[in-house]
Amino acid sequence: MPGSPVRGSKTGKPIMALFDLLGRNWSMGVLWILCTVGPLTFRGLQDQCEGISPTVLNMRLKEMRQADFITHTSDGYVVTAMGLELFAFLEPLGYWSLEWAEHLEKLNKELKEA
Amino acid sequence: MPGSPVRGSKTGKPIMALFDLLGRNWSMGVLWILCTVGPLTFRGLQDQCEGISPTVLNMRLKEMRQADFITHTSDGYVVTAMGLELFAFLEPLGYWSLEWAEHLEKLNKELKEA
DNA sequence: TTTGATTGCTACGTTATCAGTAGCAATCAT
DNA sequence: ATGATTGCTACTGATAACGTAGCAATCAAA
Repeated sequence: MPGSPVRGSKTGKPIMALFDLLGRNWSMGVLWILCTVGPLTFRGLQDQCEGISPTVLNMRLKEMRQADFITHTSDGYVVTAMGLELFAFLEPLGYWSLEWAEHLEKLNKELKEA
Repeated sequence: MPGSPVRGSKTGKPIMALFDLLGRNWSMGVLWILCTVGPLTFRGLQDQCEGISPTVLNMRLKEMRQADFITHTSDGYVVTAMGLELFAFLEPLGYWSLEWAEHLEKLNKELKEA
């Protein structure tokens, strides 16, 4: 959490706290799925995150609830207003990642030819 | 790398490959520091990332060089054009994380009072 | 020319995190 | 009562990260 020392950064700078939180396995994936697929139950999330262990999913959910990115309603797990704001920054990465993948492919092809 | 299965996602979707890469300890932190501070040597990066182990730093550097986000020049480690493009998406999070931190503080205060 | 400083790492033992499977208590609809 | 669903917890490996030590290469003075 921001303000207090986090894994990786003892300064407690919010941006590093955010990176620490998002920089954990499945953090951004869970947020992405909840935003693109919609409200999901615990098991629904498990299915979408192919291969995630319930232990880790539960940890990520707890952390992201503390961060007020998601919450638990009768519909299942849902993103909060804050979570949506965050997603707005990540969402453009969806398209950009395609360009990045193409760029890498081109790079690797050139490397083979050389 | 996109196209091939990654930790956490067997589909090989670029966005999940990207999240997998960024969702490792210090990935985004290193990119952030290189973009905000400037070119840095290995040891310079170590100092900025207080407490990072050289083992992990070296792994992240290797991964991000393969992803063509950073490269190694005579000035030290530098972000590439691709890395800068990625940073452009992350950069606004710097200010937003401050608002998020405030929001959380307010939430916790309310929780105490209740 | 050896001394010292800097740079880019690797090795290694310990600790933390994650994966993968099993299963349990609570709720709800048959 | 039975079965299905939901939200987990427990447990056992495997993987990743931490933290310290140190080494080979480069450069710059003494």
